[in-house]
Amino acid sequence: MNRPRGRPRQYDPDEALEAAMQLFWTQGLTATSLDDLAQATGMNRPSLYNAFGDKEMIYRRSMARFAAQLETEVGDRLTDEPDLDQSLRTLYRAALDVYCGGKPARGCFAFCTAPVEAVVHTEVRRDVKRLLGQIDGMLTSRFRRAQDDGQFPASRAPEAAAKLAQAVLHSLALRSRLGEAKTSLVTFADDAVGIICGAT
Amino acid sequence: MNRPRGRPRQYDPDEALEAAMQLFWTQGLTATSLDDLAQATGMNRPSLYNAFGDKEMIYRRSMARFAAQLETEVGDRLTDEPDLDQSLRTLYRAALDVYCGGKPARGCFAFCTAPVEAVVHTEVRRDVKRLLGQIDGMLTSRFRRAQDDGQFPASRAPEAAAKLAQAVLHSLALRSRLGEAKTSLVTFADDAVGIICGAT
DNA sequence: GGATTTTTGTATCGTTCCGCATAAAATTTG
DNA sequence: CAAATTTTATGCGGAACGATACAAAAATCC
Repeated sequence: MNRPRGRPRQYDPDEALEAAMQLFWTQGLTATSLDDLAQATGMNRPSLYNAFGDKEMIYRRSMARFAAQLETEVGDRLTDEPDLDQSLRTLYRAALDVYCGGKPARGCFAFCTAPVEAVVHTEVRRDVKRLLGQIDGMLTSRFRRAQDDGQFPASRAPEAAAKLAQAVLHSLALRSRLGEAKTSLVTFADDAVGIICGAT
Repeated sequence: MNRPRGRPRQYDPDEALEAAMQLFWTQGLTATSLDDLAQATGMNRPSLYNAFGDKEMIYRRSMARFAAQLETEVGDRLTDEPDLDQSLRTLYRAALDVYCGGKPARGCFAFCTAPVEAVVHTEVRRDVKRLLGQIDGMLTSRFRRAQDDGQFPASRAPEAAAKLAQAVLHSLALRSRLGEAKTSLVTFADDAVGIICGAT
């Protein structure tokens, strides 16, 4: 048969992890209890343990889910759009859609809530660090490609521009979590692109 | 007499708040217990309540202490140094001294640990937002002054440059808390200043 | 239908948490 | 020395916490 051996699950692991992620995203690791998670996912605590491990593992899986989405989002915007400026602008807009998507806006899971845990929990730190490295790499490649296309001065270091471009992402994450209006953040992002890519 | 009426305090409020701040800075609000605070400050819980209020108030006072130091640090660097580039560079170096000052480095109290609480605790959000606004203002004035001195092109918006300059601060805070080497962060900051202030 | 396997539901264990209540200690005032 | 005042010290009480133990339930396999 196709179905596995024992009693069938009553939950969808993907939906459950999504619900857990939403909760961690809003409250952070320590402020979210297993009861909260059980209620949000519709599972009971033993099922949570069986499915995802202990609380910290649920948190790490939640962040991995978030990071994967953010990473593909960033990557797609950078590769699909041929114009450098435009690719960065749509990238920031896409990020802001995520960051400002809730009521209230919760900013970035990885940049706003995970850093607190990063000092004590070494694995969380590694996870966030890996994400930053990935984004650095993707942005660097994008600036290199723009240099080849003559859209970005060859005199500038692509690595430096990439880090500055990610700094804007960090700032958008923070400011959106603090409740700044999305419209004001969009203009900030557009202005930043102008400066980074070499306006007069 | 000079001394107040009853039994004299056995703790120094300033030292106690400093110890509490160090703890919150490392662990965040929720992961820090009143027992932790009592042990770190040398006070017992009733004295903590009497002196600073409940846990959230201790946290807010701790962050106010941190924010005041950061704010004067930023302000001093911007006003003392006449050259725009140099003022930003020393500003970032001073921030990195704070962010990387512990073992392990803990980044920024306000930018790395407070944002988690900002969604649920409205007062914390207001506190962080006020700090960001202050820094925005100081940086904007600095760019305006640089325009008057002919060090910054009049064609560029000082507000946009200020937000981008603060974005670098946010990124330095995050990356230092994740354990990135201080030397690499210094070069990132220097490169960013070059781009923001208009290198070729 | 019985054995096996996996999930579910309930209940509980020991710990930790925050906040406060109460009494002892230390100082000034009269 | 006695009264008044403020801080310290101990401890408690109810709630919430993370994690697990255990039996009932629901499916497949033989």
